[in-house]
Amino acid sequence: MMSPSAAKSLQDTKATVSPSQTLSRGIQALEILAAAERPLTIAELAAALGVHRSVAYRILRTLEDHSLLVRDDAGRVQPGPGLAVLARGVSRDLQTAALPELTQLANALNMTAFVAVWDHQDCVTLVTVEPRHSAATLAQHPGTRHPVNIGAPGIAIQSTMSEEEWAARVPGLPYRPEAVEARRLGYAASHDEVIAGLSSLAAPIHVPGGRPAAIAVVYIRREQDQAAVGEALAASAARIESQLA
Amino acid sequence: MMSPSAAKSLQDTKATVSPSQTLSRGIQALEILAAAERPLTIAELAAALGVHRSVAYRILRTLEDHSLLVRDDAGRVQPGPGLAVLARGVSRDLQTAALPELTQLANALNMTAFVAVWDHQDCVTLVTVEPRHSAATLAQHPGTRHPVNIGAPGIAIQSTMSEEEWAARVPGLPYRPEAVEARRLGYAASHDEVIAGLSSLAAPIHVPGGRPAAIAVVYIRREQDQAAVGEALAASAARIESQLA
DNA sequence: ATTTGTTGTTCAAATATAGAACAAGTTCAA
DNA sequence: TTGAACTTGTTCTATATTTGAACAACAAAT
Repeated sequence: MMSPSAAKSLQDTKATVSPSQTLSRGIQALEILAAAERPLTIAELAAALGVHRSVAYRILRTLEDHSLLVRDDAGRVQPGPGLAVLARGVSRDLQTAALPELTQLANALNMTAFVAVWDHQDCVTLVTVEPRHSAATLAQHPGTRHPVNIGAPGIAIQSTMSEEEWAARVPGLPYRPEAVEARRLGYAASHDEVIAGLSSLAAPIHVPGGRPAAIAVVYIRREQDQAAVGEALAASAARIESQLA
Repeated sequence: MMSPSAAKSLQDTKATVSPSQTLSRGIQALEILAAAERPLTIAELAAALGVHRSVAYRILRTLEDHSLLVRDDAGRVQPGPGLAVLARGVSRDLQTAALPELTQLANALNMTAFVAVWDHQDCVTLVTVEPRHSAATLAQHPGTRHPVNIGAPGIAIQSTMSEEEWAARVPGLPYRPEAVEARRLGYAASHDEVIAGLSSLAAPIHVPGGRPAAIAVVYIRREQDQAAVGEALAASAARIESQLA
């Protein structure tokens, strides 16, 4: 099969070990498709996966059976609606508790409001609400992921952990002094970090039994009363937490 | 392990044949988790899957590696943020083209606006926009799925197909006469079908090379000018289609 | 017409997986 | 405390699943 040493070096190379190969490849296929900007042919996907075409073909068929993947008229594959169904279950309690708060914040402040959750080294946007008259270019789409140590939501999440806890749970990313300030204030602020020209404010949400999250707003940089908005976010976060308990 | 006849009868029992067993089981695990109202223990999930615990354990580890699943402090499993990332790629072009139209419709009409796509025998809601002052109870959440022959979006999708095509592609569900009317008008209407007390209007979106979709609004039943709203939906659908081409 | 690119199917060899058996940690109740 | 009944997590070998080559068929370029 493969010598132990060769297997080990391969393990070192790959980001994650793959306990079950077929499942891991299937998920990889979905990740590749989600990242791709256009539908892919089976051959392209097989190449991206690094597997034989017949293997990719079998995997795709299985994914297609579950609607996680659909094929267009030309036979090319792209992510399917089954993924939306699965995603519906992600932190459902948090989503439902946060939605009213998000709509209220978005319309009261005329800013895009969203909830992001901590995921390993990243921060993933879960649900967003656009203000009434939005250019829609600010849109922080659900499913967006970026490093957890940048942006106000990331700092807010960081502020829920001590420096030691952070070092242990998020190895590799430095502890930011802004997190200390955020813990004191109850909210975090950032400018031009994730997207140039945009500022964000966020308050942490402590999820009982789960990973911390954050409720945030994003807006075009301008001088204004950060404290008032930050406190509104913290109040929303508190209301959400009370619903989760 | 299993006699051929027993294997065959099992296959007959299961809804879909499973070309690759491990992958299929992994997806089934995600489906079970998404449908579950609460976090599940590994033993519960193994029972639901009908597999040995050690098998479930290995599958879960793989899913966890990809953030498709997270575990709470008690070790119970629930859907993870990676699913949101994957779902981001579902009909991305349609989502981005539809979002501005949805926000405009929602606020102009003060109704919840959403886009749904056709998936086999079902209709899956992809993206929704709530009006400004919404009770949020009307919320047609993304990821909701219901049979494709009920509700205005379903009828609108049905109206894009001839009766023969419908019979061939959606076996088992009857062809509704309302679809003919919808094709003539350019939009479909329904009352008390999916949810009692709620009405919906929808216009079909023809996706080039892909499966048809629909843009729709949902509102509490009342007398009003259906035609005006329906034509607004049809106009939105036309603008979305022009962007997709 | 030929080349190059697809998709889809079959098959034997070889691998990854299944499930039992085990160790060890909980949370109960007695 | 002790025990019972739950858990989770690990290791192991027979075996069933998967692998990847080879093939057939088709479409679109050259």
